[in-house]
Amino acid sequence: MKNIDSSRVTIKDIAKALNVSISTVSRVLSNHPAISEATRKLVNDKVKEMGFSIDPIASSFRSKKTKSIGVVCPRIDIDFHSKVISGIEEYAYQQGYQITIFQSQDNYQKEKEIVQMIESTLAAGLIICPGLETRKYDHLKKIKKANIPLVVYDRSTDGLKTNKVMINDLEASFKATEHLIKAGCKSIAHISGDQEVSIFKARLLGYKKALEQYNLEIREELIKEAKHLSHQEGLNLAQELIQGKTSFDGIVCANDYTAAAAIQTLKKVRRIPEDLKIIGFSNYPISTMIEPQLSTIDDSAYHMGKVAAKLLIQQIEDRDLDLLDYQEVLIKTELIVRESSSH
Amino acid sequence: MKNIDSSRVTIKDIAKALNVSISTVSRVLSNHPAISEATRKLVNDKVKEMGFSIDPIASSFRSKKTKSIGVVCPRIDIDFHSKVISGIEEYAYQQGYQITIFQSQDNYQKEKEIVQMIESTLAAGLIICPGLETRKYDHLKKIKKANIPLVVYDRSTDGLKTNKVMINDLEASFKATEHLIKAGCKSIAHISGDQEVSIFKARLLGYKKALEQYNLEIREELIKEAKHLSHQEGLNLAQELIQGKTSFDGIVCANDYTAAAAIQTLKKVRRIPEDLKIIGFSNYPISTMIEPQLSTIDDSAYHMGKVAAKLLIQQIEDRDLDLLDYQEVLIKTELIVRESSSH
DNA sequence: TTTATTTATGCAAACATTTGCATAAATAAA
DNA sequence: TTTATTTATGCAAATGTTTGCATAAATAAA
Repeated sequence: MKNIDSSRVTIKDIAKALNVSISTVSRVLSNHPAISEATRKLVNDKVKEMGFSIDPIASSFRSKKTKSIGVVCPRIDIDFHSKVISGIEEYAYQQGYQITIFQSQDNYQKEKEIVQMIESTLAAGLIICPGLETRKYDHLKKIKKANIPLVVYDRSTDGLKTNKVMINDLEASFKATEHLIKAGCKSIAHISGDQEVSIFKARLLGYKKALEQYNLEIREELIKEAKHLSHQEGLNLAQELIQGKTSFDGIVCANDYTAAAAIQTLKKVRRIPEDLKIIGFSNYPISTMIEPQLSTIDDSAYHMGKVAAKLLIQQIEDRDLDLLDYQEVLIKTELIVRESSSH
Repeated sequence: MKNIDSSRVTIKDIAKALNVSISTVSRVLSNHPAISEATRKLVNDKVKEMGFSIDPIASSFRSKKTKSIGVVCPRIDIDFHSKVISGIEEYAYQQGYQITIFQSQDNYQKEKEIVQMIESTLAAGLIICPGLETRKYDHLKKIKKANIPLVVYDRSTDGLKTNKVMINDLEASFKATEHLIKAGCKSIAHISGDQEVSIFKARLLGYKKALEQYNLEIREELIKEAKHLSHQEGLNLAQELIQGKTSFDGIVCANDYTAAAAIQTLKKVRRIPEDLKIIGFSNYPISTMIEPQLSTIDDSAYHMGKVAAKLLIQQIEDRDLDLLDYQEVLIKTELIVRESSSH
């Protein structure tokens, strides 16, 4: 069966039916000011009557503008990213934009390939969380050079001057640590993330800064790195902490999986929160499903997505805004106190 | 600053530089057979040299074809959907398609709006998981009428004849229940999902079928409905079960959150798995993080996404395939036995 | 050789919309 | 009234690619 494609109603059909020019119709549709109320109504009514809708492709073709935002992240099925994307979609849709999603799989080559493709595609803009392998930003610089609005989220990109939306990881981690201190902890351990990654470095820094500020000693043997922050790593490292000779009465974890693991392991030998307080990071679903329920930092991923989209669309629509070179937004996180750290 | 738009290299530039016709260049680019090896090479080299890439918008405009697949789901940040989407993206990207994502928020009006928009957008195809509120499928029928390939995933759509990819929920639930029976359970409870939703109905049915087949009595008082399958509902219903007078030695749960809740609640009064065996559904991350670790059914969400994309692209590219009206694919699930049901 | 067939290339139209420029109509100023 | 200004509309070009049809060149058949 051939696609007979019940021939779409075009702007031309409207014009003919109304005996006005094509340009007039086009102008009504794009809210051009130099149109009388009378014809505006006339056209709009006809548009409805004939069930016309503008052909976005033809429009983009002529105007060289798209309503499509490219979004690149390492993986969609990571809790954090899916929330960010959800936020992006919500805001973008509301503003009349669509989002086209790509996964880099943390693969630098693929990321470059995707970005280049997006560039050649007339995307209205690009929102990206660079992959773990990404150390050079030439691909993103090219995007900027091509005058495509760009927003980077979550991962810091040293040396690349562009719009960024990030969690204030340092401050959040500081807050978490401070919370344990104020709850009475004197010797606090830290299960950190991959120290090659800026946000996990920042979390470690925030932890240290809090200890310093409250005159607690920083003990390297209480700092354990979990490259992937997996539950299993958490189990192992918690075990290491138990077997170490330095005692501790609190643990700040760089995510909730490791924190959950720490709770599981340690509640067999210590009372939580009476003798040991634990706090996680990210507010994953699991944090309310374990016992005791896990205190954590809400990473506002959804909100972050909204802000990223807002920042980008602002750029897209207000091109003259590039009087300012770029802006960096730090998203506030929220300390959520549950049982695992109460006193 | 005006967007000076460093004027893209076009097919025309290539043609001029090589003194061949535009059509020749176009044909090389689309692998038309009637092109000599010599010119093919000539053109391809020049294309590389000048850094040309085809303008997808112009191409779509002329050919009335897009490489963009619309994907509609209730929410992106639900574990299941983010996995499905991840699978879709992976397969689609590999095949040269992009995916454009929308969230219906389980809102019927919004879903219709989105679908209509996708229709007017020349999308190559549409993959959708209809929202909970969706009972009528006129919007999807319109898509079919417009000859846009369509695949529905996860939710059954009674009365709509179209390509579907679904988990064999009935069989999966049967398998889960059978597993408990074979592990020695004689009286099995069920925490079910919203009985307005086909997949949860199927899970209940599978449970009942297994009981019947093994000559166990179906006791309505052991069947509890958790509308949203939340952790909290799970806690409540587990409590109800305890307080009920009918004893039980197994629970089949319609998801892992309620199963986790059941474990939490019941392990205080019973030994799991010795006296009570529990199995969940979906294989969420949490299932390996609780104690005892939760047996469950892996829902193959990622795989489902891949299959959905494959089915769709097959349709897109092989239009004559619509000799067959539509196909329904049932995805096999996997029983994962962990501690909570071992014997 | 001449004719028929195949192979490779070019011409030009078509696609639906946007937009700069021109012009007609209406209003205001002189 | 005439002239200047503003407001509303129309004309036609331009956008980058694809594709049906025509044609030229090359090869095969007669």
